[in-house]
Amino acid sequence: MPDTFVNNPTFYKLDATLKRIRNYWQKTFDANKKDITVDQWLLIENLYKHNKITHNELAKLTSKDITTVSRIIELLVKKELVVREGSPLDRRKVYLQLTPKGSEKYKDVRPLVLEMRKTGWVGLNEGDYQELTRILDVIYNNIP
Amino acid sequence: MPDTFVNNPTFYKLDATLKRIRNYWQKTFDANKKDITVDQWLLIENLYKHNKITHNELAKLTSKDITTVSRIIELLVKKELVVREGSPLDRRKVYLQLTPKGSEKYKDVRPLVLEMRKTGWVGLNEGDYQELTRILDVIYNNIP
DNA sequence: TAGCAATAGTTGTTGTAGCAACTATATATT
DNA sequence: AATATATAGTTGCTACAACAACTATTGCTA
Repeated sequence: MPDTFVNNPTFYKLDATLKRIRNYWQKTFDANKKDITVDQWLLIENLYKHNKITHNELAKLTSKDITTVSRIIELLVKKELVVREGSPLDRRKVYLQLTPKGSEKYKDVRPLVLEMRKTGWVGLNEGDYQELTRILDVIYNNIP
Repeated sequence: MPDTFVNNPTFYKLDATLKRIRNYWQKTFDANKKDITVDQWLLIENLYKHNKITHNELAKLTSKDITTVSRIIELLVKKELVVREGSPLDRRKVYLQLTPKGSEKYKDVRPLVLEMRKTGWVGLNEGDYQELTRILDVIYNNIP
């Protein structure tokens, strides 16, 4: 194990990069008056792609705590972008769905997100993407 | 620009990896009764390496908002790990320093951190480290 | 030098992260 | 069927993130 791994704090770099991206996204949302936060967007994106899922499933998809999902959904319900619907088969479960307004929001915001993703990758190629993915996956799976 | 960059959400992976690391660190701190959070550790680590710096400088070093630093320091002061000392030359400035207890905390926790860093890098080599660093740097600098 | 801009830091507020404790419902065991 | 256990979700609490507004200094400039 080379010294690099011990002395060079990758954590800082990951954290700094993520914060920078998050900040950029939020400022872009704000500048375009999308009235939404980054994490609210992440949930909407997943609800669009997986119609009618539960809090738990959404939590797994987004790597969020179920309590956090529950609270963000609360805000999205207040904004009338999401509806909760209890399952008649299992009365513990609550299915989540975008409202028409929620789907519109998704379509409205998505082009911005695509642009921002492109911005991040300027100067990098397909191989870089795969490298990053590979390394992050290894690290992720190394953690007990 | 290959399609990959638009359709594959790197953000999720970065976020998931970072959360996993943070969680692992926190649980390890707790299991070893270090009575400290991950971000409190990050500040202590930087204060150990850069003696007598201001809130602002510490914020830049850690990619944290100065308000966030101010509040975390408040907690560290309460724990008697850090002292604030006003600058006589520029009365707006406040210098931060680890107390002896703070330095002890650093030395006490550091071995755990080294172990955890190693754990993350199992199965990866020096080249992987440099690749990760390079790619994250490019992304970071791409963000306006 | 008076006035204004810049800098350092704090406080208020909203939102996200995660643990613990709780309710309610479903499933398994006997 | 009665009890125990597991699962889905909410609420309370502490901590971090970031913007806005504020105080208190310092530096700049007309």
